[in-house]
Amino acid sequence: MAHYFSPNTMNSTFLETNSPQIENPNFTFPSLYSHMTNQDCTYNFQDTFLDQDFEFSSFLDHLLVDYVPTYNNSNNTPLLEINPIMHEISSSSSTNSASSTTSFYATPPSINHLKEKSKVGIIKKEMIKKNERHVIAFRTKTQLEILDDGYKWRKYGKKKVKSNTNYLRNYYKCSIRGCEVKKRVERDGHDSSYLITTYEGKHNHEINSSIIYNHVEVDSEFELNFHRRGRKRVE
DNA sequence: CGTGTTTGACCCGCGC
DNA sequence: GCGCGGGTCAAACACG
Repeated sequence: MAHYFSPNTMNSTFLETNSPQIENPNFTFPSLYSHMTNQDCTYNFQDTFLDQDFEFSSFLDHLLVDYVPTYNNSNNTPLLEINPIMHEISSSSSTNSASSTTSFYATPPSINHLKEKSKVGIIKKEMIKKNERHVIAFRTKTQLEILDDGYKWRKYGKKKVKSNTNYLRNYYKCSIRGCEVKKRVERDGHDSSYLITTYEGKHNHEINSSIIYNHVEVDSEFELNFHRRGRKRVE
């Protein structure tokens, strides 16, 4: 798996992908799929799709593990180093009669390991915070405004932010009751051909599309959230 | 009527 | 302590 340096993303932690959705409308965009039973905080990037046409190998070529800006203490010059939070990438693929599932596992180092590194200025404290909160971002080359990542989301806000005056930032929550995962979606202000999707949190349930495709009964634990509704108009 | 989105108000953490 | 910027709330709105 090749690693690339991507100057446009120097300020953030991104997994960078080219969306194959335009060619393959059945493709489910890989998303942060981090099950609560994964005590080791392994991230599992999973795509699930019924269509078998998609070639996993070609996708791997487009999945870039980005670099993060790290700084030399003495002269503040950036050092180039592979994102230490995502430093172990492996993949696996399984196929059954109903669907094909490909998973990416990115195992972050322990918090203590990160803190040790932060003492010598290799990792910024902000990154440790994000790692503890399970924050990760995708930067995706696509003209689509909504990427199907297999989960059901409820939009709860949008905002013009100062850091990106060209496009609005959209806020979503996972629609499953009791699941607190959020995501933010905005178009890259520096290069509008890219969409930036930031996930925060770990889902405490299976991916929605898996539930549907595998015909697993959705019991009360995974019951669809019925969130607050708008009230009736007050005259 | 049920469900999802819009949008201005509100909240809150952080830097000064 | 205060103001700014970004995140969230929730009534109103939209639409099938």
